[in-house]
Amino acid sequence: MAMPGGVAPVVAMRCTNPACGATATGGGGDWRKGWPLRSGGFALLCDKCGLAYEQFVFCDIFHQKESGWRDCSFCGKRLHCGCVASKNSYDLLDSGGVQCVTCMKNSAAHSVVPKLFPCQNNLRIFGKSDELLSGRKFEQSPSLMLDSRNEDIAIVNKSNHSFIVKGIEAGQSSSILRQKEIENGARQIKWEQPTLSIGDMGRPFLTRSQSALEPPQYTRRDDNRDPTTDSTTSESISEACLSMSLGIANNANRMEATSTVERPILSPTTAIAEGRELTTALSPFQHAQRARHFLTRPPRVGEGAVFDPTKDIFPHLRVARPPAEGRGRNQLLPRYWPRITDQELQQISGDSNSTIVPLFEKVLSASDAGRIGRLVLPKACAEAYFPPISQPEGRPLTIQDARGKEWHFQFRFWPNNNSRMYVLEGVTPCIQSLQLQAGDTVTFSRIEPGGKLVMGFRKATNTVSLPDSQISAIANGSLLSETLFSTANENLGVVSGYPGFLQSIKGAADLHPSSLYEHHMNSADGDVSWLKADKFGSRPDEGSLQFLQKRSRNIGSKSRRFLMDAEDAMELKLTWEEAQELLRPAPTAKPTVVMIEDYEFEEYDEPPVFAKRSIFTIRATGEQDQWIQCDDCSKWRRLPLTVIVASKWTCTDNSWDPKNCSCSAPEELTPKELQSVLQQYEEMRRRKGSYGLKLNVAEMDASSLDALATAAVFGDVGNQGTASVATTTKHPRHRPGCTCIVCIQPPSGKGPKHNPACTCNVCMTVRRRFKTLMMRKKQRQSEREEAEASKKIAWVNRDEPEGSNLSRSPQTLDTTRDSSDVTMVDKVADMNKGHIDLNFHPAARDDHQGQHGAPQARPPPVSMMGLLEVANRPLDNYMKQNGLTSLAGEQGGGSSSTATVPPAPVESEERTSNEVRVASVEREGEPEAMAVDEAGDNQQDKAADDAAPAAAAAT
DNA sequence: CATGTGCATGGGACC
DNA sequence: GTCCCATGCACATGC
Repeated sequence: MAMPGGVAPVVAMRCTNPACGATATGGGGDWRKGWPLRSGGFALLCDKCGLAYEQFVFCDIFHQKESGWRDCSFCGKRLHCGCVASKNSYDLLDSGGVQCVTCMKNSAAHSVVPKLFPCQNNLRIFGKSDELLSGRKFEQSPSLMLDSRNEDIAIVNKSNHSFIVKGIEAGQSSSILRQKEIENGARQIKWEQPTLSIGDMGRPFLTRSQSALEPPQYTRRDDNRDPTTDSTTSESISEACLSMSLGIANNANRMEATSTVERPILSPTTAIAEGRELTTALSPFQHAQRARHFLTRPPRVGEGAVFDPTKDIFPHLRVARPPAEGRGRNQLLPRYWPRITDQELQQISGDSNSTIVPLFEKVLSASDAGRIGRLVLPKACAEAYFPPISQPEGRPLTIQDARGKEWHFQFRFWPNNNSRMYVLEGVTPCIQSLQLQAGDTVTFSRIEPGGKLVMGFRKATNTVSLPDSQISAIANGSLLSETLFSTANENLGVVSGYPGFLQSIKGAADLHPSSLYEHHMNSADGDVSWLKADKFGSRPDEGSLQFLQKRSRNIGSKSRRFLMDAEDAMELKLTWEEAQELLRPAPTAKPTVVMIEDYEFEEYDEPPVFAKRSIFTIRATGEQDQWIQCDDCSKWRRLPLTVIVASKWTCTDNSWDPKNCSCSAPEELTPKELQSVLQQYEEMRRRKGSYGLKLNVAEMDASSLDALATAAVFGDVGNQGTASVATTTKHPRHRPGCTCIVCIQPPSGKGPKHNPACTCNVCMTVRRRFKTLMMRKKQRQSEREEAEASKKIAWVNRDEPEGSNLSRSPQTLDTTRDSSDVTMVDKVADMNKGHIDLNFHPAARDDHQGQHGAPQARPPPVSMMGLLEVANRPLDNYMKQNGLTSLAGEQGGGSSSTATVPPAPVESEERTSNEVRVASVEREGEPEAMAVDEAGDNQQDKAADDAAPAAAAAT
C-alpha cells in the first residue's frame, strides 16, 4: 500500500562508520536489526562493516520521488528525521512503510514492497521497543518482505525475530510464504509456554529445554503483568534480552524444521549483551560470504528432539547472561554479567544433576592479578552474591574452581568513603595456579542446589600477532566498535560498554570458539584481520597479549575518554608515536629554547599542527632534504625543509619544484634510493622506539624526581636556566593538560604561584622528599651528637659567619633568626615545621650577596642530574671536595656547597624579598624552583646543602 | 629490604 | 553529583 498521493517513502540508512559509509538505498549496505533501544526503535548492525549504531536508526526519511523532507501525507506534520530524538517522527514498520507516531497512520501495510522499499531487502526496521513489547505492531500476521533483488524473503514474526528465507526461486516464494503462515499458526501455541523465573536464568541453557520455547520479549517472573505497562527499564529489558534469545531459539528450531531458513537474522540477546562481539564477529562472514550466512546452518535435529539451540548450535556462544537475582536491590552492571558459555558451564558443572547459576564475572585488573593477592570485588556483586559480612575482617570463603579444587579466600571489606570496598584476599595461589593475569576474567557462579560458589576463569584469549600498524588499526577498529556499542548500550540502559578495547577484541574472539576463521574488522583503513589462535583457555602468544593488555590499559580500561565518534575514529589510525611524528610546530610559531638536563627543548606558544608524514634525509654533503609522498601517484617529491604540509598533498601542490609539480613527472629518487631512504627511515623509527623503550620511565621519573627534589632542597633548581635560554614554565615531566600550578603558569610568570599550601604533585613530592631528607638528617644527627659532642661547639662557632653571609636574605634574617647561633638541629626543626615556598627562586638568596657587591656573572647551568649526582656522591668525596674534614665542618660550611651547586644568578634589580623571589621565578621561568618560604628559605638552603651529603651518607 | 596490610585518593562510570 | 574501584602509599611485620 503506497502512501496517499502516490509518494512512497524510502528509508535511507547510512552507516556511520566513515570507512564503510554504506547506505541502504544504494550504497550496498546491508542492515540487520540489533537490540531494542530504550528510547525506541532498534539498533542496526551494518552488514557491510559489522558495526552497529543506533542513533541514526531512522535517520534519513525522505520521499522516493522527491528527496528531502516532506510533510506527512496523513497528518500534515513535518516528516522529521526519524532519529530517536525527533518528536514528530515516523516509525518504520516491520512490514514496510512508515507510521506516523503522531497520527498513528501507516503508510504501508504491504507485505511485499520491493519497489517501494528498494532497501528493505537489507533493512529490517521494526518500530519502537515499547510497541514491540506491547505487541501492538504484530497483531497482524508475520510480515513478509520480499527482497527486491534476490528474492530473499525477510520474515518478521510476532516476536520480531526476523529471519531470511534465502535464495528462493521466485516461484517458490509463495510456497515459502504458505509455509511460514503454517508456522505462524504453530507459533501461537509455543508462545504460551510457561516462562522461566529469573532465578533460573543462569541455567536454562543447560537444563531447561523448554527455555528454547520461551516466548520472546515477555519472559518475566511476573509475566502476568501486562507488558505494555512494563516500562523499558533496564531490568525488564535485560531480562527480555535473555528471553529474546530463547525466542530466537524457538525460531531457530522452527526454522530448522522448514529447512529453508538460514538462521535468525540476529540473536537479540547476543546483540544486546554481546553487541560488540556480534557486530565484529559477524563481519567475517560478511566478508567471506557476501550472502547472509551469519552462522552455520544448524544441525538438523530429529523430530521431537529437544532442541536447545544455544547448546546444540552455539555451545560456544558467549552470552552475557543477566545473573541470578541476588540480595538487595543492586542491579548488576552488565559489565559484570557472566559471559559464560554453556560449554564452560558444563565444564564447571560436571555433575549433570547440579545447576550452575552464573553470578558475575570480573576482568582481572593489574591489582587483582598482582602479587598483593587481593581481588577487588565489585561491590554490588559482593553484596548480592557473597555472604553478608558486617565486620571488615569478613569471613573465610571457600570457592571451588572448575577443576574441583577448593580455594580458601578471605572475603572482607574495607570501609571506604562511607561505603565498602570488598576484596577477596589470598587469591594469589589461585591466580597463579590458574595462571591468570590482568585481563583475564574470573567468573563466579553458584551450584544449585547447595549454593556452593564456584569460580571459572577465562583467559584473555585474543592473541594478535600483528605489526604495530595493524595493531593500531585494530585498536582503531575496536575503539570504533566500542564507541558505537557504548552508545548503543548507554541508550539501551542495560548493556554498558565492556571495559575496553581489550575486551572488545577479546569478546570478538571469544565469540567464535571455533576460531578457525579469520576475523575481519573493517576499520577505517581497511580490513584488519587477526586470528584467534587457539581455543578457549589457551594463550598462544603471551607477548602479543601482553602488548595488547598493556595497550589497552594505557588506553584506559573503562575509559570513555578514548571513545570517539565514528568520524573521529578515522583519525586514529596511528600509534601515539606515529602521531607524535606528525606533530609539527605551527608555521608561524617561534620556538623558545630551554635547556633541561643539557637537552634543548623547543617550546612553542602555539599548539602544534598535524602535518603529513615526510621523511628527512641528509646527503653526504650534509644537506638535508625533506621528502613527501604524493597522495595520488605515491611518488616521493623533494620539499624544502621548512615546508609543513597538511594532511593531503599531491604533486600539483609542489610549487617549489616546477619540474616535479605533476604526477607525470618521474620520481627523483631511483627505486634503490627510495628503498634505501625508506629503510633508513624505518630503522630510525625503530631506533627511536627502542630508545624510547630503553628510557625506562620509572628510572627517568625517579631520577628526575629525585634530582628535582634534591635540587629543590638545594634550592638551586632555578639555576638551570642560562642567560642564553628562554624561559619555560613547563617541566617536561608534566603532561599536557596538567593543571598543576607549574603548568598553568604562563611564560610571563604572571598568574598563580605555588603557595605554601599548594598540593600539586610537585609540591607534595618535594615536601615529601624534603621531609625524608630532613628526617634522615635529623636521625643521623642525633646519632652522632654524642660522638660529635666535642666538635659541635666548634662547628657552631664556625657556622655563623658563612651562614649569615651567604644563605640569608636580609628580611628572612630578621624574621626567622632569633639568634645568630643557628645550629643544624635548629635548622632541621625549622625545616620540618616550615613551609616550602615553591615560588622561591634561589636567586633571591643571593640578593643580599648582590647587595654587597656587583652582580656576578651567571654561572653555568646545572642539570638536575648533576645535582643528584652530587647528592649521591660518597660523603667523604663530598667533604673532600668541599674542603671539609669532618661532619662538623660539613655542617658548619653549609654555604660551601654552593661551590658545588653554583649560586643562582644575582638579581640586578632591587626588590623586596618576596617580590624578588617571584620575579626571579618569572624571569627564570622555573616555577618549580622550590625552597622554604620566608620563614625558612635561608634555612632550607643551608639545610638542604647540608642535607645532600647527609642523605648521601644515609644511603 | 621485601612483603603484607589498611587506608586514601582520584579518575571515571553511572545516576 | 555520587559512588565505585584501581591503585598508590604509609606503616607494619617478617626475613
